[in-house]
Amino acid sequence: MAELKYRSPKGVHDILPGDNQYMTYIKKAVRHRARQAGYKRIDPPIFEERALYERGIGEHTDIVEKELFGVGRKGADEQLDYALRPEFTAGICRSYIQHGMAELPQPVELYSIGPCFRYDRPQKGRYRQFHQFDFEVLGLSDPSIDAQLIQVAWKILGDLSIQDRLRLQINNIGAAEDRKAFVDALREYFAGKERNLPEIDRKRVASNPLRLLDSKEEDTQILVKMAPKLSQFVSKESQKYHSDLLEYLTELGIPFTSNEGLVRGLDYYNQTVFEFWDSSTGAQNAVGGGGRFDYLMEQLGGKHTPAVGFAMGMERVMWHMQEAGVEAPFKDQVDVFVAQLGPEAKKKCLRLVSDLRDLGIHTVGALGEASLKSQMRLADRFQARYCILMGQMEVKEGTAILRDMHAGKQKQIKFEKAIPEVIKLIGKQNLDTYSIKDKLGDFRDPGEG
RNA sequence: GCGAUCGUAGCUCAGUGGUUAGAGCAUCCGGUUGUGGUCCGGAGGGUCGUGGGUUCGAUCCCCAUCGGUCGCCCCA
Repeated sequence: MAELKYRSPKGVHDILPGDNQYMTYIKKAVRHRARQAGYKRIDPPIFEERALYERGIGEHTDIVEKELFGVGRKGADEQLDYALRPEFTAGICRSYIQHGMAELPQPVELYSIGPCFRYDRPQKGRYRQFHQFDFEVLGLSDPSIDAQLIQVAWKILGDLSIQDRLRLQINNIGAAEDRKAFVDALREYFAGKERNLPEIDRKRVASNPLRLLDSKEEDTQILVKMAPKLSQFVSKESQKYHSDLLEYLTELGIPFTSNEGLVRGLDYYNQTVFEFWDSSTGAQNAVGGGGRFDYLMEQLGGKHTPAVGFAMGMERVMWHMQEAGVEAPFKDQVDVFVAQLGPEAKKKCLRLVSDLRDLGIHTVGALGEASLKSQMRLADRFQARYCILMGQMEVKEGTAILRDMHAGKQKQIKFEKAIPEVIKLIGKQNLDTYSIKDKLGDFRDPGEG
């Protein structure tokens, strides 16, 4: 580390091959579940006008106030100020409006996977660049939609074998007016009691009273017990909406904890809010969460469009998988290692390696000048299943040596037989073949690009 | 943004106010003529995070800074 000239910036990390195994596994599960449920992929840009995030997420949220990652410059040819996306929802909604998706059959179901950025002090599970996957159902409001959305998240967690490590926390924060009335009431309630509050919570009375509900301070919790309850402000309709949702979740077999104190930090939520918390500690250590945001579209200049969505942090999901000892499948194993000696052999092997690869055999070759011993050591380190050796003699005789590394046995065969022999050993069904043409031929839906 | 803690080879870590800073693992090369995983031998690799200060002298003491880790805030 000593005299490194460059290193990755604070809070951002290389995703090395080991972790990438998990990341691709997670992405695969996400895409699979998305396809099953009819979600289409959308990739909003990685940066947008700063104002979009400010308006969309809320100007008094932490994300906007201190975590937006600014880019570009306000200047001569660019009048606009940009920021890296801190999450997906604002960008996806902007896209929905911009491309007139209101004209598509509703609801429009979209998902996305990719990096997000927040300028924050890094710590466990919190990085300046991190990855989310995100699902949104735009254009319809119904408790059954919320339940289905949550189910998608739940199924993905199941695919990744971490369902039992997480617990769904769920709440209903009512319509925007209900919430506002409640916030006012909370402020009023705490107005005379500030002196009994710890420093942090005193500030929250002014900035974000809802936060007081899940404060970790004991003094605050005592006061909260006597404070007005959100449920007193939530309309009958909202209560019905919520009880329906809970029924549906039960019907779907998704365990949950009703959490009256659950309030999400982003301004745009109304009605349903939920998060997946660590079930062992029970602490608010969310791997993901979401909720309903029926008024965001119009705030961004679109027409009224009810919507619901969730996002999960891939690094946090990965952390849980690793903690739980879940292994990400490993498909990068080396089938054949090609070792060679002498210029003639090298030439033949060059071609051989290429042919093996085209046939779907994971092949690595040492085409340098290293000794056979070194090459075999390499083969061993790659944990290659088979080894093909070619030297001057084999070239002259038109043969090759095929060695089974596990068994430690080898035999001399005709050069032309090398490839068919290897395929027989590996098994046709295990070949890693992929043809873009074939895949295109399978497409049933010409609408998807 | 606040607080705490750490920073010695690729990794995990020893070590000392004073001549050429160590180990294990890893890497590379060998162990008779063209063969692996064990074993044996050897080699490469660190200006002890960076900058300043104290000192005759600092990797070890002090300050700052950068970075890691963890908590708070907040969230993914």
